[in-house]
Amino acid sequence: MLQIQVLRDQKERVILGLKKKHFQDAEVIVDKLVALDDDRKSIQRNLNDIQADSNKLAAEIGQLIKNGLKEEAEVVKQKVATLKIELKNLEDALKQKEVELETLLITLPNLPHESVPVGKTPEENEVYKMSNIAIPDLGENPLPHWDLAKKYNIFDLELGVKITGAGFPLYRGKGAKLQRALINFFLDEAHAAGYEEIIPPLMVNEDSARGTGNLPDKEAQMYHVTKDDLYLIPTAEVPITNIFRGDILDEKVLPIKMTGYTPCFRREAGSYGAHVRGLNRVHQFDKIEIVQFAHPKDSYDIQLKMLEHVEGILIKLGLPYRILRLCGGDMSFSSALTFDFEVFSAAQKRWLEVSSVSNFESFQSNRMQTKFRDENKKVQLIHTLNGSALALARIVASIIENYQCEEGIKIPEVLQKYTGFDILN
RNA sequence: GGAGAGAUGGCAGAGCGGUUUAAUGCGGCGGUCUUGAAAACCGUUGUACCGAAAGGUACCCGGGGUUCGAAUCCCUGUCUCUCCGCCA
Repeated sequence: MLQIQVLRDQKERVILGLKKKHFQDAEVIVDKLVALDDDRKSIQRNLNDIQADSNKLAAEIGQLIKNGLKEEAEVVKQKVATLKIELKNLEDALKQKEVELETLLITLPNLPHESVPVGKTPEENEVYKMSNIAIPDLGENPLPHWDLAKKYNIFDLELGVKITGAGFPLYRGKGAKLQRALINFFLDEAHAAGYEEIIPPLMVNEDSARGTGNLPDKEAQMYHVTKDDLYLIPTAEVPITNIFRGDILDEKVLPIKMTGYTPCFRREAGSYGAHVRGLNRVHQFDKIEIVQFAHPKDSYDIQLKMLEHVEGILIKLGLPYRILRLCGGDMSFSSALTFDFEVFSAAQKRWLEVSSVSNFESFQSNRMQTKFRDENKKVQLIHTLNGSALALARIVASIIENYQCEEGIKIPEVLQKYTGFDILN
């Protein structure tokens, strides 16, 4: 959520930013918000004054009663009674105004960083970097990963359908082992980069979902356990980022770096077609997430370091990748700057998104009220960042496609100590 | 799931209708003393909002209520602890 003060102080910048994100009627809504805030202030001023009067009179009554002046006290009580009616009205008006303000403010997306390219669709994303890893030559008829899965019994989507439903893959045998190898490899990489490992809850309450912006914006994306009013996490970002919800941190502890492996659950309502085939888009997948809580002055440097971290993993896995800087129209609601990593899945001949590294600046921390005390002892909002390092299902898809050969599927060297085998067949 | 107890400032812990703008201790910060440090002593130490400032208002788990006045009384929700039951 944006801060109302920013709308007041930097109106032009806000409107331009909203437009870059293709937010409709930016001027009108910003004006309306400022007007609502003006109303709020004036009501509050009024309310505070009357409360002050009322408090004084109450103290007076206390004194009068203490001194045995009962009749005089009664007179003052009458005065307070009229104030009380007014107070009640003002309190209601204030609350209503605050709700109105927040309901509208929460609909505003984060402002894009100045480096965000103008554009509306994924085609307008900027290719920030292309890897120099060669796309493998797979010969005549390379198999897509769903066919390889059948051939080598790596995972089974039909069984997933039987047990649960579409989009819940079941990994087996060496496929399951490969999955586990990747999880351990990614966690070890994150640990080596200084991230503390977290095993968070896989369900979160409403406050947490709201804190990271998954509610109300992306409610349809999450599985909701209505009986207990909990949400299955769509990413470890949600529980991990919420660790510091409502806290004021010491500047000295920044940046805080955390990583976590979790399964991720996404409803992906309305998805269909060839591009969601196999592991390309599923309802449950494994992901290792890296999260940082940063001083505002450092957050963009930190984002670049996170990019390097993800890049390093892809290089070790030998997967051809490219990094995109997302345009205003393709970025997520809460992000100020997002880089996507895509790997080339050589049999499908498609780029698959396997990581998204975002800087949210203070957009999440404003909702979560996560702050830090700066060198002048002033309290200010922290910056939050996160990225996938990495998302499993699609990495598996591209590994098995890109490493297929006559004898089976070669295992990238860095993974062999985790899998315990060098070929999957 | 059953029974009981509880939720107060960074922590510990008092307060149970009117100098509480929350005692006291610990911790933090600043200072005195000291070559330096420790100890001792003195001061200071929450957040949000309104206000140019002075200052004001709100917040003692959340929500509602009683009262001129609520941390304190009532209702309700949530959570925690203890005991019992069940259980990986």
